[in-house]
Parts: sequence; C-alpha cells; structure tokens
Amino acid sequence: MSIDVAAPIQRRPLHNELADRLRHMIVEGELAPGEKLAEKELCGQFGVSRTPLREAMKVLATEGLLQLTPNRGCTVSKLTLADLDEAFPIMGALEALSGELACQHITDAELARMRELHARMITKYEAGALRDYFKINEQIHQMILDAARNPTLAQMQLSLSGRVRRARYLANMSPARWAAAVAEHESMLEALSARDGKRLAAILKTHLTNKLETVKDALTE
Amino acid sequence: MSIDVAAPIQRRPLHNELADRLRHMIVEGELAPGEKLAEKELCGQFGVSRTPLREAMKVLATEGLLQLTPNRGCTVSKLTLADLDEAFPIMGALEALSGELACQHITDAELARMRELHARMITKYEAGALRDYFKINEQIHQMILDAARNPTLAQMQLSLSGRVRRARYLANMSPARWAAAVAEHESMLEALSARDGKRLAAILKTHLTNKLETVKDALTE
DNA sequence: GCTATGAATTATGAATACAAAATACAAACT
DNA sequence: AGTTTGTATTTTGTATTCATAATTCATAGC
Repeated sequence: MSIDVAAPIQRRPLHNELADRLRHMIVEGELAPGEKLAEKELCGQFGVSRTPLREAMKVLATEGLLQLTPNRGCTVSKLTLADLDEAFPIMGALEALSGELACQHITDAELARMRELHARMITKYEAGALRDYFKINEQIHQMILDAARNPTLAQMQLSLSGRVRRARYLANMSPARWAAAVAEHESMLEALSARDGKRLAAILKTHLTNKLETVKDALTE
Repeated sequence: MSIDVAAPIQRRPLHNELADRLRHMIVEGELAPGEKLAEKELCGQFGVSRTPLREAMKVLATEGLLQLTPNRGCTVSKLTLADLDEAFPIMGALEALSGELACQHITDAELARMRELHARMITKYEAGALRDYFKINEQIHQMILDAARNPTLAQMQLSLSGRVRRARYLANMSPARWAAAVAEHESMLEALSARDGKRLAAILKTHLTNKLETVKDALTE
C-alpha cells in the first residue's frame, strides 16, 4: 500500500503530541491516579525538553486530568467517589441532550452503520470478550455524539468521560449487569430508529446511571 | 483596617496570573474576537518572558477562548452564530440541572442573601443602570450555581458562559426584554423558595433562551 | 504593469541556562 | 533518642538562546 504523496505533510507541535500521549496514558490507566509526574523523568522518556512538556501539562490540568501544585509539581488527578457523583448527573444531562439531538439529525445511512456495529458488539458479548465489547460500545456512543451535530457538546462529553473512563478498567461488570447493558443498547437503537428523542434521552440516562453503579462498586473495593 | 499577618503569603506562578488576566481581557471584550495576539507584544505589556505567557495561552486555548494555529500564532476565538446555537442547548441542560440541584441543597440563609441581591438588582433596573444590573445578575446566577453543590458543574457552566459572555456587551436589551428578564428572576426566587426543582429548571431554560435571542440579535447587526 | 521567485526580516517552536523554592540530609542541641 | 537548625541537592519557575518556519519586501522575468 503506497502512501499519498500529495497529502499535506503532517507536522504538529510537540506540546500537542505530548498532551495526546499523556492523556492517553492517564485515561488508559498507565499512569495511576495520584502518581507524581517528575518533569525530568518524562523529558527523558519522551526525549524532549521541559518547555513543551510543561505546556502539555497545563493543558491536561485544565482538562482536569492532572493537578498542578505551585512549586511542588504535578500529580495525576485522583478519581474519588465525590468526583463520580458530581460527574454523572452532568453526563446524564449531556447524554440526554445528545440523544434528543441525535434523533433529530441522524441519517438512515448512519443508522445502518450503527446497527452493524451493534450486531458486532452482540457477537463480542456472546463470546464474553469484554475488552472488544468496550471498544465497539465506545464507537456506538461516539456515533450518537456525532449524530447530535454539536461539536461543543461532543467535546464536553469526551472531556468528562475521559476523567471517568479510568475507572472503567476496574469495573468488573457482573453477568446480569452486562446483559442489562446489552438490552439497553437494543432499546437505544429502537428509539433512534423511531426518532423518539425523549425515549432515547431516558434510556441513555438509565444506561449511565447503571454504569455509575458499576464504577462506584469497583472504586469502593 | 489591618491585614491578617498570620494569613498564608499569597504567591502564584506567572502563568496563572497571566491566564487570569488574559481571560478577563477576552471575556470583557478588551481583546476583540479575531484579534491576533503577538507574543512579543504581550510580553512587553506584562513585563514577562514568553515562556509563562505561552503556558497561559495553552490553557486559554483549551478553554476555547484562544485559537492556536501551529507556526502562525494565536488569535482570540470568534463567536459565530453557530457557536451560540451549539452552546445554548448545552447551557440550557446544565442550567436546568443546576436549578434542580440548587433546590435540593439551598439553605434558608442563602435564600435570604439571594433575596437581598435580587432587591438590589431591582433598584438598578429601575434606575436604568444596565451595567450594575448585569453585575448583580451574575452574582445571583453564581449563587444558584454554588447552591447546586457541584463544583464540576459550576466550572463547566462558567467556562461555557465565558465564551458567550463576550456577546453580552453588544447586547442592547430592549426595555420589554429587560422587564421580562426581571420578571423571570422573580419567578426564580419563588421556585427556589418552594424548592420546586422542575419549575426552576423550566424558568432557567426560558430565561436562557430569551437571552440567546438578545445576543443573536446583537451579533447579527 | 503584473506575477513569480528569492533574500531579509520577523515570529513561533524548542532547548538550554539561570533563579528560586522545596526537599533531603546531616550535624548540633536539648 | 528526638527535635531543631543549617546546608546540599533536587525540582520547579522563568528567562534567554538557538532553530525553524512564516511573512514581507524587493527584484527579475514575462
């Protein structure tokens, strides 16, 4: 496979690259909550100077993923129960909104694509492949977000769920909960097909509330 | 009045101070949307080097107030009609949520304080002092946010309204609109006193929608 | 006269250097 | 022994320097 030589040359500032990498490392749990990040060490690891690294840290701090304390460095934000309790009603409100907007704007083509993803997700569920299930699950939720046609909303959702997502890997969904989640996804598709915004909003809220419970259980252990 | 000599000595990094100052300048309209910010110039103005200034710029860019383009500098984000149409449903959802939460948590003391503020605001209204009116108006909305007891929610609201607030100074409220806004504030107090979350949520949404119209009118001129 | 090319200038990106604060550690004192 | 105080080391904050890309401007070619 040959690359497109006419395509624009990709160049991005180091601070962008660093912010993306650090964000990924935090969200995926490679950097533990509460862990202290020493600038010098990270500089060595990434092979960059402190300047762009510090710029990236400022970005992640305003996103809430890092905590900066003047003159005493930088730690990965901890995820407390209180944080979850704060975040979830907000996510609920935003999800409800994106559900309603998605129903207004989604195209038949998008809906077809989503059904396809859903079917694949069911396969993963039946195979008990939690990790793969999560991956497709996320794609579906992303599609709803896209269908809402509101980039600002999408960005806020993403930023919020980024903080919470870390708890996901702790979450050991019970078989019952997993089955319920799949059923909720079935209902979502129905509501979307019917363009029933209110119903979708309600389902998304329930879905989220259940997820919160799972995550909280995992966190309290 | 003597100062508290035992109080912790206030010291903050330059990038924090700079971020606050720039944020203020943007939100208050001292820096026009679309305006290009030259690093060197700002450094001269504030008397600092480029390093902390650039860190502050990264923060404001993630907040959406600045737009960074690799290798070609930094401009104040423009506020388009599309941005408003995106922001307002989100603000509506968040306000509704904070209204409900506020009704659950507000204390009688807070309510009393809010009534007092409200009365002062009415005075400003009757005197036709728009600027002062706005100031108290903001304090009241801030009190509702605080009463919701959800710092994450408050921060998101603040960040969103920060982007929109710039349009406020363009907004030349009509006498009718102003009267309506005051009436809406009366209803808010009633709903809060009755701890009627649903009603407060509905009022806040209406209030916001009306505000959107005013701002959009101003922006299209 | 207008466009296109290239040098000079300026601005941005990143690394290094320096300053100041915090931490770690050792010695002196109770 | 435990606490306190002073010093060394490390880390963070800021300024400066260097590298590279973008812009401006002048000149050459059509």
